[in-house]
Order: sequence, then C-alpha cells, then structure tokens
Amino acid sequence: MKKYPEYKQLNLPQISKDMLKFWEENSTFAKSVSSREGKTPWVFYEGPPSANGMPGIHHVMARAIKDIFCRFKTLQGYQVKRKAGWDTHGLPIELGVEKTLGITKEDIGNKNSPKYISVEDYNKACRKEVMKYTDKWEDVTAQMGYWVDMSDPYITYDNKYIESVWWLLQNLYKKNLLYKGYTIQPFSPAAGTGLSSAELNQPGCYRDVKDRTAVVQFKVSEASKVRIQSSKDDIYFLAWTTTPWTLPSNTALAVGKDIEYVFVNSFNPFNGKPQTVILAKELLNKYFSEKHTDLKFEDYKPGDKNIPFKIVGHCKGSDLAGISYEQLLPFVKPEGEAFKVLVGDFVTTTDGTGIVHIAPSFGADDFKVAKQNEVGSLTLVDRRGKFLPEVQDGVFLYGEEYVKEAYLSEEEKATEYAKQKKILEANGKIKDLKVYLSVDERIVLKLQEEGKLFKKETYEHSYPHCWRTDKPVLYYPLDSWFVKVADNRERLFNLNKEINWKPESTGTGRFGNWLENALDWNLSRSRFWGVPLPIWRSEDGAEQICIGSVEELQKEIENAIAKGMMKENPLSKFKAGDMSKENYDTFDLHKPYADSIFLEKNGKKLVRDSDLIDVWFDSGSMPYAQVHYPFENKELIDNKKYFPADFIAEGVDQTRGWFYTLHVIGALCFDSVAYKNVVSNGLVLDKNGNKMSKRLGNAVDPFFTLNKYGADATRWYMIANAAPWDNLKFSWTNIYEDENGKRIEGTEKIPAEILSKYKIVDGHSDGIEEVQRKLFGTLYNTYGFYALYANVDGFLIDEKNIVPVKERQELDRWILSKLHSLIKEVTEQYENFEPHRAARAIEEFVDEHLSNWYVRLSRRRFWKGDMSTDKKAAYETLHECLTVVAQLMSPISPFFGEWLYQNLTNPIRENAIKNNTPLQYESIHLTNFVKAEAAVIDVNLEQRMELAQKISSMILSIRRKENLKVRQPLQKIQIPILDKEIQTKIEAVKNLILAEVNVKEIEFVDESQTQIIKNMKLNFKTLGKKCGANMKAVQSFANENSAAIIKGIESYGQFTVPVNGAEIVLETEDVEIIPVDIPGWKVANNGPLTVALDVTLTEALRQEGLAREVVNRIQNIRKDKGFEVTDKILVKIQQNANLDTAIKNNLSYICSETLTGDLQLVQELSASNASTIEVDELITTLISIEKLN
RNA sequence: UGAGAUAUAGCUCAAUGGUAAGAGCACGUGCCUUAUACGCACAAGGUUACAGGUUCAAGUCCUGUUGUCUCAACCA
Repeated sequence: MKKYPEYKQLNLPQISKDMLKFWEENSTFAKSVSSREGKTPWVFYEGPPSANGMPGIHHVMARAIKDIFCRFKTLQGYQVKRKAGWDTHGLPIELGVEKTLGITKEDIGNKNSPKYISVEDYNKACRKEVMKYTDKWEDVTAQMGYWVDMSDPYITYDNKYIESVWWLLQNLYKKNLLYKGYTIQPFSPAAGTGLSSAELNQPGCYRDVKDRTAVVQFKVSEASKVRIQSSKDDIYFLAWTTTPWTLPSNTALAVGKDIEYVFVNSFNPFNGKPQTVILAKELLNKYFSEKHTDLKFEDYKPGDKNIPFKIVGHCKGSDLAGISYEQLLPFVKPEGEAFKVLVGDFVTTTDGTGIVHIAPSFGADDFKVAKQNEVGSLTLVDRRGKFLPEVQDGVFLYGEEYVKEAYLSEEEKATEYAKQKKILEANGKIKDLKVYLSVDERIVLKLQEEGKLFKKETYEHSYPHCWRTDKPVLYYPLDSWFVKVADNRERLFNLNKEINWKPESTGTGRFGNWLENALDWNLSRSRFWGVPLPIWRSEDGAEQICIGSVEELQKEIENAIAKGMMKENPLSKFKAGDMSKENYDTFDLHKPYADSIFLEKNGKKLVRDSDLIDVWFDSGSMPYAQVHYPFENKELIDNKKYFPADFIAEGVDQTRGWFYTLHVIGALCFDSVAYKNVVSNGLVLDKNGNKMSKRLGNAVDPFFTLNKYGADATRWYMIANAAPWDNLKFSWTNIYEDENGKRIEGTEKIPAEILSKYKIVDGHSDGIEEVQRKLFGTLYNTYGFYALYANVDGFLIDEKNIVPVKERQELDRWILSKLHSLIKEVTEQYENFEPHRAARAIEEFVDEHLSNWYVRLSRRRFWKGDMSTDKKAAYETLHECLTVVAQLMSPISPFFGEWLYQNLTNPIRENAIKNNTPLQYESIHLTNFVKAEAAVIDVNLEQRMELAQKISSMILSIRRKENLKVRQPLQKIQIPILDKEIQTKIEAVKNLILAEVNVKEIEFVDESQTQIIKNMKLNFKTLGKKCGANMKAVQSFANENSAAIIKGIESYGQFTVPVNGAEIVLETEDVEIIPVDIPGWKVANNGPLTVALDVTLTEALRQEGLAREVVNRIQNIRKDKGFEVTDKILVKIQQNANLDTAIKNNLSYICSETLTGDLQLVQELSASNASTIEVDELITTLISIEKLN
C-alpha cells in the first residue's frame, strides 16, 4: 500500500535541492517545452546579462518575474522557448580587462608603452573576461529555479550573431536610415577619446570646480541697431558664460521666445562709457541694484561703484530674433551665416542674463540650435584641447595653448607663467604677475580692456571629469554614424501604443515622452571590443560600402585582391552557405582583423571606419541575431513565429536601453513592435531604501539568501511584497565576521574602513522568514495533516471515484468555491502580469481560509469514525485544495509547488497514467493549468461563511472581554435580525459557528421579542444622485432625526426629508438600518452585524467546561506519551469532590473524545505512575493513562 | 535641470470619488481545544508628507511645495 510521505520538519533549502535534482535527472525543463510541441508558441526574449559581473539579488528578482510568466504560460499549454543569451561587448568588459591586466587604454596597441598589449591580445582577453562568472551565473540560475536554456545561448561576440547585426545595419543603410554626421560629445583631450555617458556617470566624475565666469557684452551691429532703438550709445547684449575659452568660437546668441527683455541705459562698469544693454527683465536686479534706481546720470563719474541705470525699452525674445551683432573676438571668420540672435527653447532665466552665448562646437544645445537656424560654427580648439594657432593677439593669447589649466603639467605651467609674465608686464597690462593665468582669465582681461566685459566672478559648479585622466572633459564635435530616429518618431510612437506596458505609465510616460523627443541614435563608439561598423569608405568619402554578410565581405575582399588593394583573404576558409559552427569559427570579425581588410570601389581603396557600434545595438538585435536571421531561420521572423515577443521583462533602467533599442530596430527594420507585453521591474534596494552597492556593504549576496532560505521563500517574498515595477526594499541584514571570528550584524551602512576588516559570512531576512512561516510553514502543516490521517485511514485519492461536489457538505463546498474563486483570480492576475496580486491571493487562501477555517473546523471529520462518504469527501476536498494551490503557486515557487504536488500525487501516479487522468504528469510543471469552474463557485455560500467567520470572531471578542475561555461552553447567542435574508444565511452556517465558539444555541430575535437599539447609515452612493448639493442638509437632518427616519423606512419603505423648500424622498436603498445593541446583553458590532452573548454560567455549563478541561489534559498526556491517534486508553483519575460530578455527568463525552475505553474514578493514585493535572485554579488532581491492550 | 515613479499604522503593503481608511509583521494581552507555539485568538496603533483647489462628497482628481528612488542631462 502506498502512502503519502510524512516529514519531521519543513526544510525549504533541502526541498529546492531535491527538486532541482529531480528536474535535472528527468530533464523536466526540456520536457515542459517539448511536450508543448505544435502548440501555440508564446514568445519570450531573454535580455542578455553580462557575465563579467557577479549576479546580484536584483537579478534573482528580475529573473523570477520572467520565470513566473514563462512557467504560467507553459502550464496554460503554450510552448515557451527560453533561449539564454550573453551580452559580451562594451565598456564594462573593457574596464574589467584593464583592471585584471593592470593596463590602461593608452597601452593598447601602443608599442612605446612599457605595458604594451596588441589589440589582438587585448580582445582575446576581453573574450575571456566576458565569461568570467559564467559558472556563477549558471549556479544562480539553477539554484533560483530560473528555467532558461543555457545549453545553446546566443552570444553577442559570436560571428553568426555579428553577421545578423551587420545585416540589420545594412538594412538600415539601404533604407537610407544610416548617415554620417557629427555631434557634440563629451571628449577627454587628455585621453584623446570620446566618453560615453556611462563613463561620465562613474562615481566621482562630476566634481565641483571653481571657474572664472564672465558676463560679456556683444555689440549690436550698426545695421540692426536702427531696427531696435535709436540711440547714440552703443547697444550690447549681455551674455553669461562659465567657459570663456569658448568665446572665440562664438557664432550666435540665444534668447527665450517668451522671455521679456529690457533695454537699459547705463555705463560700462569698467571703463565708464555710457551704453545700452539688453538682458532678461527678470534678471535685471541681479546686475542693477534696485537701490540705484534713483541715481542721477549726471552725477556719475567713471570708477563709481554705484552705477545709475534707466530702463528705456521692453520686448519679447521673439522680437530680438535675427538681430545681428559684431563678432566678439574676431580671430577667425566662420563660414556661412553667423552672429545673430536665435530663439532657443532651452533658454531660462534661472541664472545668467537670459541670453545665452552659443558656441556650436562646444555644447550640445548650442549645436542643435545653430543647426536648426543654419548658423555656422567655429572650432578654434583642437583635439588636444589647445587653441588653434590663429587664436592669438600676442598680448593675452598666444595660440596653441591648453584651454583648461588642468591640462598643463606643473612644468608646462611654470614655462607658460614665465612667458606670460614677460609679455604682460612688458605691455603694461599687469605690473607684477604672481601666478599662471588661465586662458579663461586672460580672455576676460582682454575683454575688459576692450570694453566688452560687464561683470566677472568665480563660480562654483559641478563639471564632468574624465574618469581615467581626472582632467575636465570638453564637449567637442566628433564624427559619428547615426540612425535616423528623429524622422521616424511618429511611427515609433504609434507602434508603442500597441505595446502593453506594465506599468502603463512607463510606456506612456518615460518611454512615450522619450520617443516623442527621440534624437538620432549615435552608433559610433571609439573602442576596441565590440561589433565593428561594417562600413568601408574611400579617403575622400566619395565611395563607401556597407557590408551585410560574411559572404558579401568575402566577395568584396576577393574583388579588392583582384584590384591589388589586398593580398590575402582572411575569410578564405569560409564556405558560403555552410552554417556550421566550424565554418563560422574560421575567422574573426572583431578588431583588429576587421581593420586589416581593405575594399575597392571605382578604383578607390576603401578603409573601414574605425569605430565600433554601440553595444545597445547588439542587444537590440537579439530577436533576429539569436536565430542568425536571415541566414538561418528566416521563416521564424518573416512569418512572425518567433517575432515579435509576447513577453519581455527587465529593469526599468532598460527603458531607454534595451526596451528602446529593441523597439527602434523592430520598427525601422521590420515596421513592427518587437514585443507585445513588457514588464519593467523596479530596483531592489536595501531595507532602508538605499541603493545596494558593494562599496557600502549593503549589497545582498543571492547565494547566501538562496542557501539559507531556498529559492521559493526568496522568490515569494520578492514577488508578494511589492508590485514588480515598484522598488523593493529587500529585508536583509548582513552578518560580518572579522579575522578573530567576532561577528557583527550590519543594520546600517557600514563604513568602508570597518568593512575592510570584516567579511560577510551570513545574513538573515525578517521578510523571507515571515513568508517561510506564514505561507510555506502553514501549507506544509496542512499537507502534514492530510498525510497523517490519510495514511491512518489508508486513503488514496482515486480520480475516477470522487464524491460529487453537490453531495459534499457546506464546508467542503465552501472551500471549493473559495478555491475556484482563487483559480479565477490568480489566472487573471497572471494574465495581467500582476504576480504580486496572485501571490497575495494565494497567501490569503492558504492561511485564512484553508488552514485556519476549513481544516480547523473539519479536523474531527478526518479522525472520527470509519471511512464514510463524508470523510472521503473531506479528504478529496483537502486534496484538491492542496494540489490546486501547488499548481497556482508553482510559477512563483516552482520547487515547493513541485514538492507538494509530488507528495500528493506520486502514490497514485501509476493509476493516473493508466486512467489518463489529470494527475498523470510526473511534474507539476508538465500539468495543465486548472480552469475555474463556474458551477463550483457559490457567491452566496462564500458570503454565508464570511458571516460565520465574522460572527465567530465577534463572539470570541466578547469572550475575551468577559474573560471566558473558549473551552467553557456557554448557552446562547442572540442575533438581532432586521433582514430575513441574513437570518437564512446564518442559519445555514449555525452549527459551524456554535462549534467554533463553543456555544449551544443561536437565537434570532426581532423587536417583537426584545428591545433592539438601532442606528442608521446613509448610503451616499445612491443619495449622491438624488440630493446633489443638498447632501449636507440631508445629512444633518438625518443625524438629528434618525429615529424618525428608521421608523418611516421600516413602516412605509420611505421617508421624506424637507430641505430648502424641496423634498427628498429617502427609500430603502438609501438608508442602511443597523442593530447596534440589545440592552442587558454583552454585545459586539462589526459593520451591519451585531451579536449578543449570554454569559451566565449554569452549573451544568460549568461542569461541561470542567469536562472539556479534563479532555484537554488527557489529550496532552496522550501526546506526551507518544500514543498513536488511534490508540485506545484506560484512564484513572483520583477522586476530587469538585470534579467528580462533572466527570460523571459528561462521561461519554470525555471517553469518546479521548478514545477512552475505560475511565475510572479511583480513591488514590500514586504520584509515581500518575501525572498531576490542574483542571482550573482550584482543582488539582492526579491522573494516569495507559494504553488498552 | 528635465522626465517618470513614490509618500497611508513603528515596518511591508491594501483601499471602482461615497463619509467610521484595512491586512500582515513587530509590540501588548490571553491561549499548547489529537495539523501547526515556526501556531491561534483578541486588543492597541492614523492630522493618509505639506499647502491650496475642484466636488454635495477627496487617501483617491487638479495645482504647488517638500522628501525619497530611477532615468536622462548638466547647457549659458
């Protein structure tokens, strides 16, 4: 006879290990996919993580979310393939290699460096580095129960993958969506390279620096002067700059369209000349003190500190547009139009003057506005960060000098200082120069002398620095390849409307807004380890080729060889059309190999553009590249079998990352969304809401967590605790140990110096422990209860022979109704990608309903008597609840769900297979998701039971107040009834209530029998429509006349309230009448319910109570002695005058409750073979219990 | 600076615009009723961040402020 396994204790980590072993031995994951062969696919794309970093707890969170829906959809019968992937390119990998090898970018390919490394070796190192933690990732994946196929992952550095990426690029190129242009990018002259925003966002890159800033005067040209004001004085625009070194490259000024500007007559503060200046009205008093409003112009003498001023005109920014001004520092004339006022939407009046100096080469906004207005630019700084030779006047500026002081070495500074001192002193500009003057300072001096300076000051602001050289970054125009995104915004935006975003606001807000303002995508990266841009150009730029496949490249090389541009074909071993791995391993498309390929077109030699492409393009290409589209699996994409994805999920930080690049590539290459549903999950923060970081010591090691609590509790905690898109404050306390074995608990952030002495050795999570107790512990116990009695009875589920639900008793039908309501709810929540709601619903069902109501109230059915239909029904009901719960929870807690299912069904597996019934599957993950049966759901029944639960709770509450133990039987509950329907409902569950609260009868009373004090509550929902603005009046009337209203409603079904001359008729639905008290009784209220308890104790009741105490003591002793629940016993109790009658009067009750075959009241028991029991405070006696035969 | 999110009990979270704001944990009290003390029950706990507004009615809608988180940027 097979039995249900019984356990001593719940051990979740062990369950995880056992089930993992089972899955591995039985290839359960593979079966869950193969068993759905031919079914509708549900397409999931795995966002590739980078294996050069250790997996963190946030990965567990993100992957749990992915896993949940993939498992759920599999259960629903879809085929869900999950191909793993690795993101292998990009800066973090390069940085990792450089750290490992102890080198910097300068050493790469630089033979003069002592640490020289060839690009080839460097890239080899990257290839190795990128898979550094692959085994850790595989461990965490297995341990957390994330099902993803890691046997054949897509790898972004793979030649096949790159080939698909090239194909996509060529596709864009052919559609004319790829172009070469230049943009302003952060650039480190010291390192000679552009910087990505990721690099700029390295900690410590933004630093507060003090800069020389200046408010500069731009003189309105004679031609424009007439247009704005007739004045004999010169007119100047005032513009503020924090980077005076960009002033020689100024080609325009920008104003805000709707900003108000004023014309102010005044004097130049440095040379005292009368002048008119233009600036934003709002900022007037920043430069002209209100105190000086009344100063007389006549009294002013050059050099006076207080300068008189007068506003002589107003206008809006738009009125200033087009006005031309004189070049401020005419070292070089720009090509094209320049030196006019433009309107820029970025102009504000938060600081400066409301007029912005525009140097298109050195600011992104500047560049944009200049381009829009077709204004030319000047780039008077070279890539080394030095002025061009032209920027010199022989006095203040000398040409070819660093524009930032920080770029000079101390030595250079000293030399420059000597030079400056000589020149400036010789020209009489400065008497005794003490220190090196920066370019900024000297430009300001020059402007001051030329009467073009209005104000100078030092200003502290944060400015980005190169993370490698520590030197300030410049914004500099760099050549790049762009994807034309801006022109296709509308299509991108409209396609986005087809995507179901979770949460919606990320889609419409963060993502939608981003699309609406999307700029062209800069693909170029000047790095070493990445996908090379497949574009070859002639030196003059006249000819270019964009390669879209290896075969094409091979042919072009052949051509180049034929034309003498190349000698050998590095792709000679490649056989076109052979898709084998071996064939694709015969070459490498990375640098430096790609750079040694030269092509030919129209007689010109073509050289590859040395840039790599943005790694985001790699990952955005994965829908196609993972299947080597279009070279293989063409139909999967073209016929939309494996595209677009039904579901993707990543962190919300991917909104402008992977989500965006997938969307752009899908839209531009295939005019389709790339995914239909997307969950953008929030971050995992530490328990105080701080970002986790290793540096601060508040990071959570997923391996500790998984080892300690197992995957199920961890996953459940993370899912149930917060919506996926809300940040999760992860409850976790690290435990540190120093070298002497001393342990401390990390509750707050640990300072680095302490952290360095300690090692994290363990930790604990209050949150996970709660889940473990509350959900898994409860479920474990419930299963244990089932197994215990089923084994005693030798009961096994027989799917072919089940008591029809209709024939089961109220309690069974109730829990089944609850169960099927739960199925409905959980299905909906999973369908809606709201796993936290599913989890919470399951928790409530298990704890509140199944364990603490159904099992508690059904207990005796499981052990009383022989196998009856009712008993069988109880087993079947509980079995169904447990198996269904196991399935509902299995997407979230796959190990425990599996464990529970197997315990419940392994004993009957063979039969189920023979009978082809639902429990035939060896794993829960191969089963079919249950469907809620409408016929089983009985809302009325659920309401009835809720009444029973509420009433019980209310009675218990009265008992507690009155200090009456539940074990003490009481005579009567009274429930005042105003509504017969409620009475009917309560009648149906009467016996459950009585048993639960240990009372003998319920009496329903109405006013004919007893006085009931009533209260009323207005139903504002129905009254709102009726009363509108009169609501308040009705309300106050009702407060004062509640008795009359109650009477009116009860007698006539309506009551007329006079308000403000009108009349409002209250009807039954508008008023809720609630009984609140029965005078003379102990009463409890809960919403519309009121119950009263008769607390008088008769002698009979008291005796019965004592009998129950005795039963309880006997049960305890049975348990202490380790008797089986089926053992019959002989009980001897030492006589006690206060107890004997109670025992005699309740003898049969005591005996049947305790399986006592014989109960004897004896004169005396020897203390040596009897136990002392205290029945209540006053009664103590001795008792002995023996097993009968 | 911009965009998005968020702010409810000590903590973690609920609450179709309807008037007594709910759970769980922690705390307190009482209970070992043949599943479960890793349990059960009962209590206590709130100016719904702040300030305005819309509405008969606001935790909920609108505006502003403040705090926190994320992303993007840092430009005069």
